[in-house]
Amino acid sequence: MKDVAQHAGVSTATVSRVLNGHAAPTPETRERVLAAIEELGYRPNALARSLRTTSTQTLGLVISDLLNPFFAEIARAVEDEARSHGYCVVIGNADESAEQEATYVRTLLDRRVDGLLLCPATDDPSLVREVSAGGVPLVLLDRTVRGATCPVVRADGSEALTALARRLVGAGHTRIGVIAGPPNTSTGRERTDVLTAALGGVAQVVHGDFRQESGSQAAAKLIDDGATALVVMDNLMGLGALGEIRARGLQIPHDIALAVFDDQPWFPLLDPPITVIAQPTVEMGRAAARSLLALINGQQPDDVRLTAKLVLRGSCGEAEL
Amino acid sequence: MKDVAQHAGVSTATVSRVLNGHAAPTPETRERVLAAIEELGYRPNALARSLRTTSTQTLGLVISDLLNPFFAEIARAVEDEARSHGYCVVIGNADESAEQEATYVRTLLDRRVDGLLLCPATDDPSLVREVSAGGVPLVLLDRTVRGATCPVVRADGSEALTALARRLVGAGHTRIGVIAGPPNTSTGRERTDVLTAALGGVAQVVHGDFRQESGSQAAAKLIDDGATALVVMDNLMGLGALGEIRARGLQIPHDIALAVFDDQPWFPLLDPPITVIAQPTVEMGRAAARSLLALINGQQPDDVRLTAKLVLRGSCGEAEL
DNA sequence: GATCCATGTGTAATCGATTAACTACGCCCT
DNA sequence: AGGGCGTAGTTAATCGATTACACATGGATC
Repeated sequence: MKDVAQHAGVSTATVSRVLNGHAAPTPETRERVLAAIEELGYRPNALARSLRTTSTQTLGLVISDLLNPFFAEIARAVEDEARSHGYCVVIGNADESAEQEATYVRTLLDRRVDGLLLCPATDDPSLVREVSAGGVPLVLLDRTVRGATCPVVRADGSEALTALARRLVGAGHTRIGVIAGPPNTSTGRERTDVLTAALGGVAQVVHGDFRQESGSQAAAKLIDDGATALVVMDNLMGLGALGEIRARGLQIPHDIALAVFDDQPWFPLLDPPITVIAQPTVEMGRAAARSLLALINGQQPDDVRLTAKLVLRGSCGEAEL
Repeated sequence: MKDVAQHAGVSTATVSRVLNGHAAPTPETRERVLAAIEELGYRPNALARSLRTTSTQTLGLVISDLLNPFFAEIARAVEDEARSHGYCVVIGNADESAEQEATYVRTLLDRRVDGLLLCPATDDPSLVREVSAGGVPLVLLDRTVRGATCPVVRADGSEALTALARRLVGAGHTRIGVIAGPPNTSTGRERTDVLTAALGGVAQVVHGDFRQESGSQAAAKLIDDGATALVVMDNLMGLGALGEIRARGLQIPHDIALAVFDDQPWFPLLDPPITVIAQPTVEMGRAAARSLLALINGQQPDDVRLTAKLVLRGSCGEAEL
C-alpha cells in the first residue's frame, strides 16, 4: 500500500480512502491512485484490514458431514445467500463428532468470523454457551440444543410424519421399524417421538448414527425382527437400509415398505420410486444465513420453522391403497 | 494479550513465548501465564498472528460445484489431509463459472491463504498465471489448463474408457452416444477424445455442462438419433440421462446400455446396477493436499496421475456377453 | 485585506500479535 | 573481587491496513 501511495504521489490515507469509496478524494487523485493500483497489481491485505476494522465479512458454518447431500445443499444455499450480501463462508466438517465440532468452532472464532452457523452434533448446550459468552452472533441450523438462547432455523416434519404413520397403519402394517437418529440430537429424538406417538405402539425403534453403515445394520435387525415397513430418519441411513433390502432380495413395497426422511435426486429413479419426507433444504440454508446476517446487524430475528412435506411415490405401496 | 500479561505479571513477549512453545520461559512463569490465560478465557487473535507471521495455516480450495458428490468427496479428503497437518481449508464454490472462480480465487488470495487448490472451470491459463505471478503455491486438481506450470493431480481414465469401448463394440452396438463435458475443460476433452478414438467412428458426441439438466437433454437427443448405448462423462449428467431413460420407459440394458464416469453409492442399488468408471476421489484429494503442502514447504512435488477403474455391474448388458 | 469555512490530504495512533535487540541477574572461574 | 557468560524477561519495531485529528489551500464574506 505504501508503494501505491508513493507511486501515486499521495499518502496511504488517501489510497485507503479511494479503496473504501470515501467521499473525500478528488476525482483526479482517485484516478492517479487507481492507475497506480492497476500498474502495481496491488491487492489489499484482508487480514490487516480485518484486524483494524474487526470485521472479516466472513461467516462460519459448522456442519456434521459434507458428504451428506442434505448438508451439502444447505452449505450451498448458505453460501449463495451470504455471497449476495458480500460475505464469505468458511465451512467446517464436524464428522458427527462433538469434539471435532468444538475444535472447529474455536478455530473459526479465533479467525474472528463475524457470525457462526452451527448444526450441533449433540444437544449439549455447553458449546453454544461458550460462543454466546464470546459475544459472537450464532444461529442454529437443522438441530437445536437444550435451552438454546439463539435463533434456530429448522424444518418441522410432524405433520408429514403423522400423515405417513396414518398411511402405514391404514395399509395394515403392524410391525413398523423405525431407524432413528442418535437420541442425543434434537432431530433424532423429535422425529422419532412424533412418529412413534402417531404409530401408537406398533413401532420398533433402532437408533443409528446418521451414517450409511448404521442404516444397513439397523435395517438388518429390524427385518430380522419381522418388520414389514421401514421408516428411515435420514438419507444416508436410508441408503444403507436400501442396500440391505436389496442384498436380501426383498421387493419394495411387496415384501417391505420404505419411507425416508430427506429427499434425494435419485430416489425417483429407483423401482419403485422412494416415498420421502422432503425438507426445504435450500430455504433452510438461506433463512439461516439471513437470520445470522440480521443478528450481525444488531437485529433480533425470530426462530424460523419451515415445513417438511410428504412425497408419496410408491415405496409404501401407495398404489395398493 | 496485554490483559493476560498484566494478570500474570509478565510482558506480552513472554505470553507469546508460552503460547508458541518457545524454549525461554521458566516452568513457573509458564504456569502463571497459562493460569492467567485460563482465568481470562483468552484466545489469541489469528488475524493478528497471521499478519505478523505471514502464514495463515489455511489452504484455499476452489471447486466447480459442491453439490456434485465427486467434488464433495474430494473436498472432504482435502480437508482431512490438511487438518492432519494443522491446516484449515476454505472452500469456494465456482458453480462451473469462470468468472465466479476468478472472484473466489482473488478473495482467497486477499485473505492470504498459504496455498491454493484449484479445479479449473475452463482450460484458460490466465487465472493460473495470475496466481503464480503472486507467488502463491498452487496445485491443480482433476482438471488442468493449457501450458500449466504447476503440479497437477488427476485420474487417468484412458485404460478404463478403452476397455469400455471394446466391450460396447464387442456387444454389437453401432450407435453409441457420448454425453461429454464442456469442450473447454481438460477432462471434458480428454475423456471424449480417448473414448471416440477407441470406438472408432461409431460414436456420436453431445457436449453437456456437467449438470443434471444437460444430461437429460443430451440423452434425449442421442436416443432420438437412435443410440443403443450411452456413455456419460460425469455423475450429475448421468443422473439426468437416467431420468430421461426412465421417463421414456426404456429398459436398461435391453433397450439401451449405460455407463457413467464417476461412481456413486447409489448406482449399485439401481436395477440393473450401473456400470461405471470409478475415480479414486479420496486419494485424489489427499494427494492434492499433500502436493500443496510440499510446495508450501519449498519442495517440488511431481504431478500425480492416479488410475480410474472400470466397474462392470450390468447396465451395459455384461451378463449377455 | 483579514476572517472564516469547506474541502482535500497528510500525520500518526491503532488493531493484536511476533521477535530482534537489549537489560538485568545470577553463577562460575581465576 | 571482578570479568565473562548464559539465561529469563522486557522494550519496542513491525506486519498492512483504517481513521481521528491536524493542517493547508482557496473561495466567500464583510
